[in-house]
Amino acid sequence: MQSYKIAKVVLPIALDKNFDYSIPDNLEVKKGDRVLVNFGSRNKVGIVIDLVEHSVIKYLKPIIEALDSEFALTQENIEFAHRLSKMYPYAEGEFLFMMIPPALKRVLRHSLEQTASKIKNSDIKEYIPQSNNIFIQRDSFIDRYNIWKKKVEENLKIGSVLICFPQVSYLKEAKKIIDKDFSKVVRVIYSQQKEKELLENWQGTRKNSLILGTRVSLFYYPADLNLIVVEEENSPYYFQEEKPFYHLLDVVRLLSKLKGIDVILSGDYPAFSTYKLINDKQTKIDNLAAQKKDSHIRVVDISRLRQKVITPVFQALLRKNIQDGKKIVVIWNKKGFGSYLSCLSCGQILKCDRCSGLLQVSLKDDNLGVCPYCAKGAPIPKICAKCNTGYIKPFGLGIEKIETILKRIFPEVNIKNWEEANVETQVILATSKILSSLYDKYNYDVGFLLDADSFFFRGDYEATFDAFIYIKKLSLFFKERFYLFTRNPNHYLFSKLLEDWQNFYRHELALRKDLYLPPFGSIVKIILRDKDENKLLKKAQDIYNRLKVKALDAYGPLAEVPFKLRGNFRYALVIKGKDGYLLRELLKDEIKSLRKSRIKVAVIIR
DNA sequence: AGCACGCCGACT
DNA sequence: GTCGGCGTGCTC
Repeated sequence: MQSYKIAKVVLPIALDKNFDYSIPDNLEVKKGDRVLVNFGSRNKVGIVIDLVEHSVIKYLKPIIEALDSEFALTQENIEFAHRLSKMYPYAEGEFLFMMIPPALKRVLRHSLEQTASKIKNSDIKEYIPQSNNIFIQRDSFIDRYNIWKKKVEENLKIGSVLICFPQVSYLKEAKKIIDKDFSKVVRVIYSQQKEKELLENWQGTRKNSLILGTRVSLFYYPADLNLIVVEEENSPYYFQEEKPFYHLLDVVRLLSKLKGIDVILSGDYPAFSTYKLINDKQTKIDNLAAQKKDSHIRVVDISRLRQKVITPVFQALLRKNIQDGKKIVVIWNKKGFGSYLSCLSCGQILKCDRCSGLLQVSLKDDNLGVCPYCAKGAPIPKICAKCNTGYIKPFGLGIEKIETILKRIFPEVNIKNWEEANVETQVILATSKILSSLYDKYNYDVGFLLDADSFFFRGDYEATFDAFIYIKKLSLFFKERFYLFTRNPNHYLFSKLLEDWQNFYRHELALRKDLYLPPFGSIVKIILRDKDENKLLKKAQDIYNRLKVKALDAYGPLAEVPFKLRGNFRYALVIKGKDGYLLRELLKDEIKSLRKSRIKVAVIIR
């Protein structure tokens, strides 16, 4: 009956290669099946990606066991993984193993109920190779959700729907709302779930399901997936820097083309790559309700003032709004980054023992120092351990210090930081963390952004775009006024913030086209990290030289910020290219050779 | 990715 | 003398 005697098997290892195994007569093996094989000195679970009659390898090991075929992947999964491996420098096998729950990377026999809906290749519809992409632009989640809810309902009648969220906390908040509207069980998929829980949810979403998930959920898509919704599609959380690195939007576009299914992108302002597609008429836009300008934004020039942050103009505006009984939020984005703990006598500054971060006083506990990069806490010693005489005191302008200063200027006013604020609080002090609170929007009258220039110090080409999105998101919190304090009032960001939002995007688009910056050209940043600083620098220089030999437009090695993170030193290399595809091809070789060395790598592709 | 093999430096 | 770091090569 079975004419194929040899199976091509991929294994969960970083190898761009598959291995041939013979199929014993008593085993039935299909494409996409999990099989147990011996590889090197140990047994591993592999996935069959093809069945053939002959092999160039002389002595083949036999497949030991065919594992539960209800967990089989489809031909389409195999094709998807294949295309992903063309797009990113990772092997087909690595992507295939991202499509099954981690529990299934090990042998897992008969321990599960047989309830998983069995999917056969024949279940996959013949799709018309066409998909509609639309960007739905509204200010709040609720407004957007009310628009695409109907589409979700319609598509659930014919198959599954996946809704992607940037973070688990956001997903959970949204689930409360979605649960009420749908009689169907809503399943969630994200990587921080317990192995067993993820496996159950994966099993429960093989057919006819409504799935809410983070970026990983896309790889676990069911065969009958009919619609993908990406909520808050401009979120930086959709990019994964650690291997295998990918951008969710790229993977969504690939899958929607492969399956011929529709995509709804949902957000307040589009990601830049999405705007390019809108501009090229490849993605539609629904922005009927979003044509308003943010006429409540006020740009305040503080370039000529001697005071750095607590300027007289800020004090005057704050006083007036307090007197008018307004609900106010003051945003100082340098959570901790502006302050440090130092010895009064010898001047020693407390640093994180694993990062180049300076310890900050914890918002929750005055006796605790916290690293701004790795969040590791350590008790603050009362007496300096170095000189044994001086006292350790906080210096600089953290959000805590601003709170102290404002309380001194306005002793009669209820001023609290974001974490401790309640209904009676009139002036709330916050960092950019407030952006992750979903429901508190629109409850404040007036906002003050004390440093609207913090993005400019980054100096990369995306800094202005990120600043634009950041300020626009913040501006949604305030009904009446949003004051931005800047020392660069003539920067085009500030004039464009007051105009129709598309003016800013068009301006950026023209700028990037001239300079061959993404999405017109491509930029790749490779961040290398290792515990041995000298070895790392040497390695980074080696790679730089190799890139130069390949005639690539490379820069570096540059010290990455923070230079030291969780015990590792970090150097970055930046490569520019007009042809993104070619750049990725060349990068593939480099990433592969980097794997051999023990140096860890993160890659950012734009 | 693991793991074995093999080469060179520095230590009880 | 040996232990061990790490560069290289292989796994059907």
